[in-house]
Amino acid sequence: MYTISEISQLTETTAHTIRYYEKEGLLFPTRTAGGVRRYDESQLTWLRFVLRLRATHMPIDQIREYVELFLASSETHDTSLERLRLLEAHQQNVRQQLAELIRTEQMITEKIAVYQQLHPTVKETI
Amino acid sequence: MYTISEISQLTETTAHTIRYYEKEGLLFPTRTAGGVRRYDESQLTWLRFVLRLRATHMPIDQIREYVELFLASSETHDTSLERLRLLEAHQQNVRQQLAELIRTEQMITEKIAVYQQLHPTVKETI
DNA sequence: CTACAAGTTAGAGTTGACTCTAAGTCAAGC
DNA sequence: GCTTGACTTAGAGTCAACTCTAACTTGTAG
Repeated sequence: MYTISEISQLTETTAHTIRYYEKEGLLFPTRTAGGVRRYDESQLTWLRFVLRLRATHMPIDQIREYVELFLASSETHDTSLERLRLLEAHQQNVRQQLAELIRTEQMITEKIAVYQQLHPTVKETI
Repeated sequence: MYTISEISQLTETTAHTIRYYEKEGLLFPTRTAGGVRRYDESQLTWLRFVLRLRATHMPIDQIREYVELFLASSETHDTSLERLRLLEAHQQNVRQQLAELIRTEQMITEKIAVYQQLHPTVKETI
């Protein structure tokens, strides 16, 4: 069981942000008798996944929706298909970002080549 | 020579945003006698480049810096090396985003595979 | 016990990038 | 000349995602 500062270091995220994610309904650590947050391995793994989704620009609202579906799932009402749909939607999104990045990387590389012809040999200056 | 609504359509960007970019020092169209903006091919090409940089999360401040270096360049003071450095920095950035997207794409694909095992055949329902 | 570092809260503030509004001015067809 | 739709401006408003503050409480090492 980790404290917030431990999780904060392990994920390179501020404690402020981690509390904010909890307020937004993305995390739900247990608490000590005194009310101090404690995180287990599964919450750490989940936070790491959330950070991945955020790094690829999935909005917090959509992540919350995924969480809510997960929590709402039961024997009488299975939400895994809806969660699958959310993941597929984000996957599409990620692929579009990839396409845009690849095109832009090429464009920048071309422009850099033009500049480098102007400065043929910027060699190591000691 | 294009009007603002024409380049707005050509680039799928609102006229609001195009004026905002001008206010931020990224664009400088000519004006008619009456003060109406007119854009030539070079400004259109440049706007398209700017939109690429934005789509890959280059901050407006940095794009402005690039513009300012370009405008400041003269025979006595060549700024092309500094511009090259800015481009290289963003290229690094784009490559990091690419790496993150690729990793995340894989993660999502794996998770999707798990969900699809739960729903082996969601076949066409009519 | 006590000191004090680390944790807690509600809520305010910040940042970057738009996005919109209102009150006008310009331009093109009739 | 007149109408009407597109254009102009300064500046206010919005939004997502943090980021910080202040006043207070908890946990732990000595």
